[in-house]
Amino acid sequence: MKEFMKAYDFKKIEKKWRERWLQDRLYEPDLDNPKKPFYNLMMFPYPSAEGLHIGGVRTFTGVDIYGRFKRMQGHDVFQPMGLDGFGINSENYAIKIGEHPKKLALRTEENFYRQLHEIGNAFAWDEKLETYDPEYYRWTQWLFIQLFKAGLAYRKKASVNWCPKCLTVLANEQVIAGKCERCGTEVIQKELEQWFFKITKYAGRLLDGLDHIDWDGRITTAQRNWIGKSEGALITFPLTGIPGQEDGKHSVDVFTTRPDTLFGTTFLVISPETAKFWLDIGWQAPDEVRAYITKSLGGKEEERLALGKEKTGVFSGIYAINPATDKQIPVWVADYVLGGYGTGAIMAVPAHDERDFEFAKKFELPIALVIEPETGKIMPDEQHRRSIVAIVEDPKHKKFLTLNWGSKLGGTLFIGGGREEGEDEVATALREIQEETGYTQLEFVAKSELMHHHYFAFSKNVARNIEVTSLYFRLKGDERVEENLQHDEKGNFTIEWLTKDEVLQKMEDENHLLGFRRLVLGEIYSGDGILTNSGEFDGMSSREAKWKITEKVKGKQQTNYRLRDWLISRQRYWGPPIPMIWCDSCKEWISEKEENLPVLLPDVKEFRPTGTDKAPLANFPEFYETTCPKCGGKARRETDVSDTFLDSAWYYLRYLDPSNKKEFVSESRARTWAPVHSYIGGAEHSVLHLLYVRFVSMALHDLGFVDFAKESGGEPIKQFRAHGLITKDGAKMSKSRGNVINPDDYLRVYGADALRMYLAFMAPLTEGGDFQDTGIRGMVRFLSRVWDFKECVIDGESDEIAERAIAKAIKKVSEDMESLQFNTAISALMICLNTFEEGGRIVGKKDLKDFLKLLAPLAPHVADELFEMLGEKDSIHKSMWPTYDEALTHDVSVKLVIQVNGKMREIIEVAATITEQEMKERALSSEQIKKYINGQEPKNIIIVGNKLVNIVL
RNA sequence: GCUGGGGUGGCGGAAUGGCAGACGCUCUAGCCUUAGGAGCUAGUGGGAGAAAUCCCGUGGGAGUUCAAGUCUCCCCCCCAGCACCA
Repeated sequence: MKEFMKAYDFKKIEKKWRERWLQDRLYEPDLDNPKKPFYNLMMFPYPSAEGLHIGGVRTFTGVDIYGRFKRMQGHDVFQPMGLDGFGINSENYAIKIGEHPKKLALRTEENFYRQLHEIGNAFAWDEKLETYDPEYYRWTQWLFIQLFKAGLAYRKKASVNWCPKCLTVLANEQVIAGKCERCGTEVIQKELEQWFFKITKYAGRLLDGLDHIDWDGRITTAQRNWIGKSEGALITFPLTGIPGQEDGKHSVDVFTTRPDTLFGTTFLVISPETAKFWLDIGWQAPDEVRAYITKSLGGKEEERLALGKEKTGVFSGIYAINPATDKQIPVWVADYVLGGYGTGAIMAVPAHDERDFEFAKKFELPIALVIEPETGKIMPDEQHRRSIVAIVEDPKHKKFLTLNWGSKLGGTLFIGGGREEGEDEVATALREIQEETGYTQLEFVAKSELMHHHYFAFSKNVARNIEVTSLYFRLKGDERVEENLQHDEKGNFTIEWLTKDEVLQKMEDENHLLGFRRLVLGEIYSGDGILTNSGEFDGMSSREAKWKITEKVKGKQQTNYRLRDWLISRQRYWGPPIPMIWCDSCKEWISEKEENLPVLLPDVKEFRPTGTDKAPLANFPEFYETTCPKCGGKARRETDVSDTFLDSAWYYLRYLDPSNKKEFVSESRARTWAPVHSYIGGAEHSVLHLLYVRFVSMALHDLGFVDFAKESGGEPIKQFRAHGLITKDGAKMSKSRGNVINPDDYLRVYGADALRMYLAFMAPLTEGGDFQDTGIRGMVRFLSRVWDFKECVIDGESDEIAERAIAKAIKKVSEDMESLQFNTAISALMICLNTFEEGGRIVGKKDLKDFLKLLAPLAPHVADELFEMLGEKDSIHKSMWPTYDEALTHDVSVKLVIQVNGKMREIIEVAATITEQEMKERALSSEQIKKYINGQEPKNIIIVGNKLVNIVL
């Protein structure tokens, strides 16, 4: 990288101030007695060997800018930093370079802390922590034990995700589209006994809590999706035809969100997992059924769930009784039904569920229609009335008539049809309308342009003076619809002209014609509607029928969640050993005594994963051989370690008191500082870390270990914002692309202040941006101009223009800092400096100092240096954020925009105090405007504030 | 497919319904300089014109409004999350 102009020696200055800040302990708040605590948290990085990523630098400095702003507003800002050093990422790299993870960690730690120091952030270094420090993970283990004692940690054998490359099990949250979140390898299913956290117990609270916290919408949406709440019913189907079993002795429960379609249930489907369970308890299934079960359970999850895969299944030989119809229906086994959700069995309603329909078609199972779509309904609000208002279906002929009308102008007019050759008919209709109405601007839109709809359309651009308020006509001349439609003696289309009310009436009348063309076409209707073929429930709406039918068949209302329990154990080395002990005599799992924590991770040579379902520690008897904490007999330690996401699920609490040997957190500090006021990090953690951290906090809250955020049930973080992604030349940075930015290079050449400014200027923090070398030079220029400007100030007062410029800047920067819009804050500073530098401006020292204060969060080193050069003794970061006089933010003279018919025609400079009357006069007397008015009498003159006059002719 | 978030110059991005493109980068011309990879000045959405000035422009189509990047409806495209969850 080339050297670049610089007005000052940033290397010297930046070093000087960083040292002084540390020496003065400027960024260490009083954790016990803060006046206005503000916990400014950023996601701690995992220390990769490559060092800090430029995206990390941007986020950290962005958070720092916000924190420095808050500090100058009088808050006691706590901004700690640490390293999330445990985990597979670090371990894999250690394996790759053949170095022990612990040794590697110490090396990368040093490099990371150096870089974090050099970006000039106001970190509270006294409270730094590393998750691999035994003093830290002792409490991670302690946390595990508390959850175990509370029944929130348990062991079970289950089909779990296994990454064949990372050689460990994974939590559901770590499987992205069937692939390992870390390495992208396809995940397979293994039947293993593992440790789980009962996060599902908190599903409802995790969902409801989202309404009480101020979090980025992307995250709350992702979490809502992930938790996946469904409200439905549990319905019991008695079974018949089981060999050797009395009819009705056994039954199967299904979960459905559509009990209103129960009358349409023509078969049941159970998952292979459920079928396997039945086999295990003695079901004598036919051979082909056994074969199918074995086959589908052996396959990869990915293959089984592949979209578009043809459905497979087999008839079980068993029947069930539909409790609504009392009819006997077959029970099938098919792998499109998931074992892990609901009851592992479904009621199939082929007429109203796409998957069931597909299955029924393939195996020729009966289909019963029980829901009629509610069509022809007029949408209530005025805006909707102006576009499409109805799609009316013709039951017998699979036709749509789509109606549309709008305002007095008529809007868009649609005409129904259902086949390509109908275009001729439309053309005829078009011609007729043109003849009848004289509208020549009717536009024909071909069917192919209306991808998803089986209708043709015109848009009508009619003249404004037409009085017709609505149009209605029908397509004629198609023998398939002939019988329902009138036509004239020539057999052509008849066009009926109706008022809006008449159209409404007609549509009401036609509702009885609505039907089910979709079934025949291979489409099904899965929405809500009106019940039919459902006995006493006919004519009822779906919504109403749902619970009435559930009640009738003695079903039970139930809420299901898609969220699964958090699989916490990992068959790896570089993590906290799970502090559990299996005692052969007691025949149970017992937690390690708390006074024996931490269970130290031994320094073993062979730390690589074994590739079996046993962790590396299982090869070290000196580790796992122990005594039972209960009976004192011989016992065996758990050799798995816990998921790295457990380490990060509570670190914000440990920061408050990282050297506490008695408690995992000081309770009083937690009450003072939590919930975290502001948290900023990556959106990629939306259903990983950010869900776990909430769960753990809620559990700690319920167990009485922390005592904050009672009103939200223990939500740990008030505000969360996700930062954007930085690209280089439009592409994601990656080693393989060779477009990775190393922050060190830029720190060396341009300095921390310029780099910080540039990263902040790129885009709002919550959005991404593209890193450009040239962009950073703009920041160097700007800072150099600020540097040089110190020579230009006087001891006295600024002139009025300069005074107004700084007042405006203070206002704008204050607002933008709060909303993390650092890009526009910097822009406001540039505008202010541009004004200061104008020829003839007089700028007082005081105003330059205020300017430096605005700059201080962004470029903390040079701001402090200049502040000192202007005679200040104390650091600028201890000073109070400047205030401004609102009156000064308004200009004395303003630019008045004069429009004619909404088009800008002239701008004149007027006094800000101008009255409406004067504005009108000035506008009408302008020579330029007179040209446009051309002697006409204005119909209307619109005046907006003191900035705009619009003359309407 | 579902749920969010987007689509504005050559680029990053600005715009409480009221001058679209702030601020910066890039580029062009000129100045300064032994030199320029520094700095300074001016210009930089497209089209027409010698110029004043005019026309067109915020993914596409309609609508509301005196006035739409902004509000409403339909469509297209991109990004993220979920995805056979009954």
